Amino acid sequence: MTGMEESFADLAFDVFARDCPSRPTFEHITGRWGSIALMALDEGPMRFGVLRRRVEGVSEKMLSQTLQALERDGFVLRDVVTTIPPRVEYSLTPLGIETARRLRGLIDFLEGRMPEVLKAQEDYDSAKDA
Amino acid sequence: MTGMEESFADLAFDVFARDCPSRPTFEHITGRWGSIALMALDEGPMRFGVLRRRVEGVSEKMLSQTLQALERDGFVLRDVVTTIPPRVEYSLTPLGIETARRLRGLIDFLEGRMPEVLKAQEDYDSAKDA
DNA sequence: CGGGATCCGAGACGATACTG
DNA sequence: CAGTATCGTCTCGGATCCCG
Repeated sequence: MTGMEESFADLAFDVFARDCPSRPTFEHITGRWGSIALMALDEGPMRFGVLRRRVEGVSEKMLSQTLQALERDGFVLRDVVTTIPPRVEYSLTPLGIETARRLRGLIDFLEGRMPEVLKAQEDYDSAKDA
Repeated sequence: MTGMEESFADLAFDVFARDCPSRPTFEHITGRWGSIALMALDEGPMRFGVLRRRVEGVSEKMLSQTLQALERDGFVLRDVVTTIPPRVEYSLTPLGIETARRLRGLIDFLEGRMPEVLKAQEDYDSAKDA
């Protein structure tokens, strides 16, 4: 069954592999701005400017880049109305919605454990000073 | 109840806030090497060299940095045996184990959807060429 | 208003050499 | 073996200007 094993290995993505194609996509949704953009759009469709104000601290350039990556991966829809001034509405695809939900689960879990994390950091730092 | 609301806001971490203290930690566990290191250590305790070979493509420096960050945050334990040559075993804390499990859920989900993502990327790229 | 183009600094990252 | 130190490269990300 060597043939089957090989074809299965082709279909199953190996996170540990240097060139696993899921790595870039994973970085898009967990990255500095990608994750927050997904969280924001999970609240509902939003125009660029509103999204920009919702995601504190992001520059126009980075938000634009982030949204393009998420759109290319199929997580985000971009709806353009070519008026003057232009309107561009962003929303989540079904895939984007489910991804955002799972991401929120991870984030909520982490935030619930943050007191524990902050305590660990204190211990680590004070142990290092000594 | 203004006082209560404010103190609650202090305890509840706001992902959208520029200075949310959970952001750095989130990046440690979802980052390029952090996520893979957690996946690897979820398979069991491991020595530095073994871990390095398991996480394909990581340099000694980056693995060392990554593990230090994860240890400081309380996800990873570092057990040193000062012999010659030295032995250093890394393992997950209970917090690290639960985090790794949830991370694996997200990654498995994403990998299951990768065909969909790859398709979206093709469509996006071919639409752009035209 | 929603970006694209450009420039620049800061930090990530890898390769190599060295130490306990 | 398990790092640390140093260096050079390269990408990320912000600031600014511009255009439809």
